Formats: sequence, C-alpha cells, structure tokens
Amino acid sequence: MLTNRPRGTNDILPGQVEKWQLIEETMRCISAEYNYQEIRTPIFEHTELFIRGVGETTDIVEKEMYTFVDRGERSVTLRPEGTAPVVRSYLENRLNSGPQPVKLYYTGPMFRYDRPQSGRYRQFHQVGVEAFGSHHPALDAEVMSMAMEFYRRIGLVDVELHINSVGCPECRPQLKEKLCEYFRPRESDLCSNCRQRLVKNPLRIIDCKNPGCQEIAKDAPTPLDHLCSDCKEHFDSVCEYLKALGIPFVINPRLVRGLDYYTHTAFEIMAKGLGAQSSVGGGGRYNRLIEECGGPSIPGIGYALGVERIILALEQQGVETAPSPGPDVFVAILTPDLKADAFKILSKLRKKGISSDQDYLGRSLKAQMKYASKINAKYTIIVGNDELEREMVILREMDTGEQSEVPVEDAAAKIKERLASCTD
RNA sequence: GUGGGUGUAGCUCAGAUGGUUAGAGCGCCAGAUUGUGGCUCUGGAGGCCAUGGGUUCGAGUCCCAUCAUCCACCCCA
Repeated sequence: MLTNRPRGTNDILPGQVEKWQLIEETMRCISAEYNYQEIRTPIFEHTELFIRGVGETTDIVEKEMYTFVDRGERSVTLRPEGTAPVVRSYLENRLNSGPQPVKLYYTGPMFRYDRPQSGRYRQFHQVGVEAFGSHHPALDAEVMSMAMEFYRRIGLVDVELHINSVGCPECRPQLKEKLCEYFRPRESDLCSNCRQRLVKNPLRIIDCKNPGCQEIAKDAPTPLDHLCSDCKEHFDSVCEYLKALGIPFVINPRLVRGLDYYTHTAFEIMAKGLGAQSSVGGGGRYNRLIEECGGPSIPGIGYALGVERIILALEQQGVETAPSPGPDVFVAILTPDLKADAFKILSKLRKKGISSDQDYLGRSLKAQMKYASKINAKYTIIVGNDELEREMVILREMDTGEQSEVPVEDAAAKIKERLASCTD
C-alpha cells in the first residue's frame, strides 16, 4: 500500500517527463501566437459547480466525480474537466467587464472515477482553451485550427477532425421531439441505456456505440437536418472558415458529446492506432453555460486535449522526443583529499551556467569515469595531485577520449568555448 | 458499475503432470597490480514467488477470496 500509487494515477519519471514538457511548452507557445492567456484555477471546486455546469444527467456527474466532504462540511469535488472552473473564475473575477472576447488557456490534472484502461486514468491531464464573449463563427474556426495546429507541431499525424452542430435552445426541442417520435415505436429494441436516454436525453441515442442501437438509429433524424436558420448559418459559416484555412474536417452528423452544455458547434479529434480510446481531444460551443452558472448571457467556446492520449498516440506512431542530455561536465578526483578543491571547481562551473556533477559515493577514479560515462557527461575534469600543484586539471572529452591539461582558471571558459562550437 | 487476461529479483521472463537450499539475461555495486569510462572477464548485493485463507505428508505450482495491473464494455480526454 505504502509503495503503490492510487489506482488510475501515474508517476511521470525522467525519460517520460520530457514529452510532457514538450507538450506544455508547445501549448504555451501556440497560445501566445493565438493570443490566449494562461489561467490557473483550483484543482477542486464546490460540487455544485460541476453538477450545474457539466449537467446532472451526464456520466461525469452521475458516476465519475471524486467528491468528498471537507472538515467544514462542504461538499467539494476534484475537477473532472476544465471548462466549468474557468467559467466560474471568469464570473467571479468579473472578466466579463473587461474587453471581450476573453481568451484563456490552461494545462493541468483532471480527475474522474472511472475504471482505468489504455488511455484512461483517474488522474489525467488536459491542455485546453476557453474563449468567452463572442458568437462569431470565426472564433469556432480559430479554436479548432489551434487544436489542429497543436497536433501538427507536436508531430502527431493521422488525426481527424470531426465536427457537427448540436443545435441551440431554439431548434433542439423540435429535434428532441422528432427523435422521440422516431425511437418510441422501437423502444423495446434499444439497449437499456438508450431506453433511459429516450426520457433524459434522446439526442445521445444517435451516438450510441451499441450495434443494435446503431442499426435502429441509422435513419434517425440528426441535428444537422433540423437546425434552425441561425444554427444552420453558423454551422455553414464555420465550415467555410475551416475550408479557407485549409483545415481538413469531416462532418459527422452523429457526433453528440457527453457534456450537456454544448450548443451549436461540437467537435472531436480522433487519432489512429489508439485502441478503444481514440479521442485525443474535443470541444465545442457553450452559449448557455455561463448563464447556467449564474452569469449574464455570454457565449463561450473551448476545447480540451488529453495529454496522456497524445503521448500514447505519439509512441504508437514512433515519434521520438529527445532524451534529456547528461551534464556537460563531470568532476572526478584522484584521491579523497582533493574533494574540497574539486568541489570548488565544480561550484565555479555551475555559477558560469555549465551543468556539472561529481561523485557522492566515494568511488575510485575508475568507477567515477564509468559513472561519468553512464550519465552521459560530455566532458570530465580530472583533478590530480600533481596537476593541482601546478594549478592545472585534466580536461577529457568523453566521446573521443582526447584529453589535455588546462589551467584551473581557464577550465570554465575552455569548456564553454568547446560546447558552443559543437552545438553549431 | 460489468466482463476477460495477468501477478516469481529494479526490468524482461524461465521454473512439464505439486517433491530438497527459487534460476537466467539485462540493470545495479565492486574488482581484473602503477592515476582514466565505453568491449571483455570475475565476484557481490537483491525474492515472505501480490496478500490472506484452504487442499495435501509436502504448494511458486491446485482451489477460494482480496488487492493490484492490463485489455474491453459504458463513457470520455
């Protein structure tokens, strides 16, 4: 127990963490280019926020939340997704009273009490954006193009952007009615899940993965066929912008996302070779959410990309990230009495910005050399009694084995010089 | 929440039909005479065989339970 991580969580170790850093850096970089600013919200929120925000009938709220009561008898929940907290923060901090739109990005852990499997964990990580305050379809296109640009830059190929429109409060009631009309006569052939959906959220039936339900739903009405004129215009316009930007996409009229707050645009990005959990990101427009959370009627749109799944997909595709390099210099000593002198040299190197290390196990010179080689040190400085008396040390290049005596004073400068020349 | 697979050294795995002190490769540490790594050789450390019950004269091996892990369903990232 003591040495086991909690179920569905992961340690990200050296060797793996470089991929995470690359993803986070890329997010920062792209966000700057698209003019999104970072926001950091708490990792837990009042439970009520997610119930209201994500929707009472969603799987997330019904069975996946990490909820507990704190010492003050408040019910709090580890955030299962990023949108509701950002909306809360936007309202609480009155960001709606500044210039609009407000464009924000975030990275961080999310928590869902699911049964773990490939690409699915109880603590997982997302990078995402939210943009508030504009209805403009160009913003939908911007958000999607940003997500696609992210995959491109990270080196992930074979990703497909699926888009759909799930309508708005104007046209959705009619659609729901049509769906009920269509499905009710065949209710007994639907899976038990879908029979419940018929009452709670008929829209989701057309997205059911059950083969039986798929067969029945084949000819069911889709949102796309029943959009009101505003929704239709918006959707067409989004498609136009995507085409103008040269972003390939497929219209998937059956795409219905599991979060209740989406209106108009919904999208999902799939990667090949990922097994069952093939979605590496998704998002959509949520024009009612802010109001639902107690704010004014302000539209929003956003996406979230799954870091673990992106890494899985990258590995699947054989994309390699550079491993973290070893230190520039290892300072070895011939005899233990030279430790203090060597330590001084080491300290000077570090102050000059040269990454360096030394032995902490009292090893022989031979063992120190072996260690230096294993940790991939580029150079070794060997401190010997004879040389030190003449204020000299040996500088050895590990790749070639070439070595020469250099004055202690010049060691740092010499190393800097050589490091600079070999990176060109 | 449901179903299936798997749990032996830090890692990858051997350990027929139950039978003495549980093995290999890699990794780790040390050595191979004078103050120098990568190759080679030698030695060493490291296992309550996931945990708890049972069957048996005897269990790493058979049975049950628990836990963990992997995969799939549901759903999502």
